[in-house]
Amino acid sequence: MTVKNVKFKRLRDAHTRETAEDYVEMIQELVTEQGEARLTDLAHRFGVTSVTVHKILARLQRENLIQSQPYRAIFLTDKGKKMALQSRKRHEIVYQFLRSLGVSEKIAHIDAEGIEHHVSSETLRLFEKFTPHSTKKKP
Amino acid sequence: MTVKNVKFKRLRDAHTRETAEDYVEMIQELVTEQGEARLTDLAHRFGVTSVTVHKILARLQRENLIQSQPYRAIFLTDKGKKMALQSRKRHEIVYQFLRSLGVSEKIAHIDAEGIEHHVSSETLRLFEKFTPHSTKKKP
DNA sequence: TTAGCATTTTAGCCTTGGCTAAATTCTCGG
DNA sequence: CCGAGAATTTAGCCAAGGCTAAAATGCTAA
Repeated sequence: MTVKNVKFKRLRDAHTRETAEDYVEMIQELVTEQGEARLTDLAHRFGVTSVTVHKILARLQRENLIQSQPYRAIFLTDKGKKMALQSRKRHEIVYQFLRSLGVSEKIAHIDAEGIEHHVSSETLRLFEKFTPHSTKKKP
Repeated sequence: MTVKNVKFKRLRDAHTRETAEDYVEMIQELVTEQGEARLTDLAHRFGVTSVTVHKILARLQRENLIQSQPYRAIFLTDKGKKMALQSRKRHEIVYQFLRSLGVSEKIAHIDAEGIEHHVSSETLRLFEKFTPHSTKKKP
């Protein structure tokens, strides 16, 4: 590998960034829903063991995205909140765009989760542009 | 984790399947371009070391996707060719769809690579449906 | 209050996909 | 034909994200 490939180095971190985004998004969701996010809730939602969640949370804390005391609930730091907000926005844009194409709710949810980490801001803007947004909420 | 979560087990393999798809796609491309795919070419294209490629190729061979003799070029098995074809198709559909939205060539290439592994067949069909295909090739 | 269940943490294992260093094999020009 | 440089392979390291088993802690109902 020559110096030219420094730009590719980021690719390696892509997966861990996705994990971080998924987790902060879910933590925010849980905090909104139930006031706090517990490790066990995360394990259930992601379908992995609590041990796996524990290790990922250790990394997120190391990266200053979450904050928590031993045996206590998990909360987002400001940095974590910022990431969660951006993530949720992207997710929502992708989801609504897919829905507007006619993708079913269930599949749109699944695909949006997969796609959201891989759309550039250019593409995202175009997704938004081509999503007819209803001015009314459903009754 | 209860029995209920067996269905989630597949998610864990998602990343390795993506890698496999990227590699068979690239190998097919190289074979088309130059008659054979060499380990070094793959390393250059993916921006990783030859050692990394070597390990990934060992796995792909274990999974019967590629076939090669030591120190020799790499070729796809029938199974590998099938996967490469499907991958390329999906890639092309996503790419053309993004282009039709107005995404620039460069970004469409990057985003298509990220997105292609995460679109269901339902979404893919709708991408196709909403891509106006030109009946003429460029002159 | 405390016993027992639930939750969290720790220890230790695995695979994937990164890396460097070094050994091996191939290939081509002289 | 052979030696040097290129390509490939092997050995050994690391982090991430999976797992089970078991220990530590928290919490609640009797």
